[in-house]
Amino acid sequence: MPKPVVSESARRRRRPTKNGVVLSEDLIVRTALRMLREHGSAGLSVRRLGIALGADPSTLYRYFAGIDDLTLAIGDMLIGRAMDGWHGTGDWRADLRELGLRIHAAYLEHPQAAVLTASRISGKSHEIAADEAILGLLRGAGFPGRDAVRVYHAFIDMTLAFAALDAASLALPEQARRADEEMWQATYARLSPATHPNIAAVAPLLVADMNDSAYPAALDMLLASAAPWDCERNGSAGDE
Amino acid sequence: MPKPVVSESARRRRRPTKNGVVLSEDLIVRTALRMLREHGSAGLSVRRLGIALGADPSTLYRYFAGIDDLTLAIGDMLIGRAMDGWHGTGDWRADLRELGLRIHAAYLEHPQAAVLTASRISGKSHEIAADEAILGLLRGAGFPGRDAVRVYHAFIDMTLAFAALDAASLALPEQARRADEEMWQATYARLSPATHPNIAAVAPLLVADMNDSAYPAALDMLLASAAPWDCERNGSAGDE
DNA sequence: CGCGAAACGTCAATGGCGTTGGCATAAGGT
DNA sequence: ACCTTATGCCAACGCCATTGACGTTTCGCG
Repeated sequence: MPKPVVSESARRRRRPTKNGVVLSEDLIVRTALRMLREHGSAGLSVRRLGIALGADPSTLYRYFAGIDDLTLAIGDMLIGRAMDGWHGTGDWRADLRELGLRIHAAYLEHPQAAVLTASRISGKSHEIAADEAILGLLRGAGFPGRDAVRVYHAFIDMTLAFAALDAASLALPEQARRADEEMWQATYARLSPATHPNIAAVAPLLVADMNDSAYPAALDMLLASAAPWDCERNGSAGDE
Repeated sequence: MPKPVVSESARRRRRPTKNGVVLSEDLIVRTALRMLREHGSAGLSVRRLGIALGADPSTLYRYFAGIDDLTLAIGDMLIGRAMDGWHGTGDWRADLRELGLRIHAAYLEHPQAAVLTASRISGKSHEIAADEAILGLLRGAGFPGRDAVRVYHAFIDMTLAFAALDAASLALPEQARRADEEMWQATYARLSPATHPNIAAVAPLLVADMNDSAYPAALDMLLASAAPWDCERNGSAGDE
């Protein structure tokens, strides 16, 4: 292994690149985020990132073991931003709702990055902090451990799953995104009532609704059915 | 445009390749699915697909405008398989549950393909058939149009979102997948009760639960809070 | 203050990728 | 049997991630 990756904290010597830029993990991740926003989710490459930083592409392998490592670091930064400045109010349901919307929003702010990271588990500090906060809310509300874990699992996976799904359509190239948005108008709204009576019956509503995220509605439905008492209501059907 | 793509139905001349293989859209898509399963989601490339088919890579551009086109065709096949042979029973809640689990399962049967396609809207026939069926169940249950659309939207997006999320972890290279699964044991289960009291309190439950899909539980919670009467219960919080 | 080790940026190269334009040929309608 | 043209093949272009060797700068230590 000719290029061992040195952890950020152990890094001591900072040698500027040819162009005078002093590198750091944080600078690299922030630059990657900017490139993703500007050039789309396929626009991030080691070569381009190197150029944007004024450094040789191979230099980045001194900081990250590969592009996958870099991806995880980007994801951790997104979760960190979601949790930044959050405080509970004491109303667990409202707090969970707020937390979910924050995470969802933080990912959608960088859709191209979210696409790459939302379905990864990083195990880094910000992710852990979020999990601790969610479990704290549920256990504080009186959910027994088993049910707290069940609701936590459904909550966090649903939030990340919607973040990934919604980010994916936002991250499409402009042309493809428009095509997708107009699909409801162009295809679904034109189906005959004879062959597709149900779609035809609600076509205008579909056109109006389908281009917004369903996450808030789904989140509310999930929270509405969660209660620290009588959890057995859903308990019998908790696995495949 | 030197290579116009001819639609499958208009295709008339079938000239075998050097190796004697007769190509077709269907054969290409099925071969692509097999390659995805065998070589992982990064293992599908035009070149390899060409080799697997015994044809020159560039030949595929006679059938699909690009790799994106091929991706959409793969997705359509997956939805088709999910709906294949489905019949309603008359119990709308049970039927929706069954339908959701079927779609989820169909995608997870080809995780590497699901990763590429689950967040795309194809607007092709199988997708439309699924949407018609879901809306039919809800309207048949007595949901007024507005609420039918709201529940439909939450249901289908949640199902596809979970399919994409769960497929993503199944599609990771074996080594990375193991690392993710052991993350709960290796990282979360070792956190100190002093700094992370809530995670520590339920750590064994987390280790046991987090490697299964939360989709069935989340689906049940969503269905539990949906009812054709008194939909205003959740209605006030239906958008951001 | 200066020396030596090694951290870190750079260079060059490898093998893969999607995609394209030109070309040869065999298939099908006539 | 012929002619058109659909269709497969070839060669090439410009990307990509990653690696190994190399040179230079930096820092801890004496």
